[in-house]
Amino acid sequence: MKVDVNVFKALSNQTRLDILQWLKDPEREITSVSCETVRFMMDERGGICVQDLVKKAGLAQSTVSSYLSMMEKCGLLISERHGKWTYYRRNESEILGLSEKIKKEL
Amino acid sequence: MKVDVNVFKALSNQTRLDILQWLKDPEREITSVSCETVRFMMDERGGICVQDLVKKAGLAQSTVSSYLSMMEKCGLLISERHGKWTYYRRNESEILGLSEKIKKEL
DNA sequence: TTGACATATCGAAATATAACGATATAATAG
DNA sequence: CTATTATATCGTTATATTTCGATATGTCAA
Repeated sequence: MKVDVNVFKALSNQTRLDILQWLKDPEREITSVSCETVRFMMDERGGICVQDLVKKAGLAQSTVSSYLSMMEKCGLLISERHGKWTYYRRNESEILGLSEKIKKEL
Repeated sequence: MKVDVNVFKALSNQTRLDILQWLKDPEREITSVSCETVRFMMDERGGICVQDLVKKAGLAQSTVSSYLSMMEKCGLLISERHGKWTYYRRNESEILGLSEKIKKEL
């Protein structure tokens, strides 16, 4: 399988790169009530809701939402909706796969 | 060390991604006299001159030249000038390093 | 030194991305 | 059902990238 340019497009923006980092350790990076909620709701998978990422990023809600959707579309993130909230978390296997692809095919 | 967004910017373009692929096996991809020259001159390191990449890419010389310079600046390529020609080749250790960085830090 | 060729750089026009506010959609609480 | 809250989508404007042609720089051969 060829390396997909869209993954690199998603990664070619500092905020989106930051989001990926923040999602690595949500408990450290995000300190809000909804983080508690998510830990309960998503069975320790560590997702973060859009609001929390909006606060952290300091950009408009619409901007962050479309960033997240774009990162999900190219496989970097996984989203799960629970009631009003959409929780986003890293797609670790996809990220590891990217590392492998770069080593083998780039 | 943090992951640098500029490497992803360099990779977020299909032509630049292609160039990286072509440079993987110059003898297969590029069939021109200057390829012979480079093999002799660069001691089997397999660089390709700008002209050959211009032909292959089908874009203006100025476009390809600036792509190459950009990819060199962010560490993906190495250039070496021999007379009139500038030969570009992959910076394999940097590319491997990127793969590692993604696995560990992204 | 001059001419020819390879590459690099510059300036401009077309296209894409970034980012916003407004609005639409979805879900819950009352 | 309605108001409220969370997220997604749309339309717009500012900025960045793409790509070109023209030109500058560097190198070699005559």
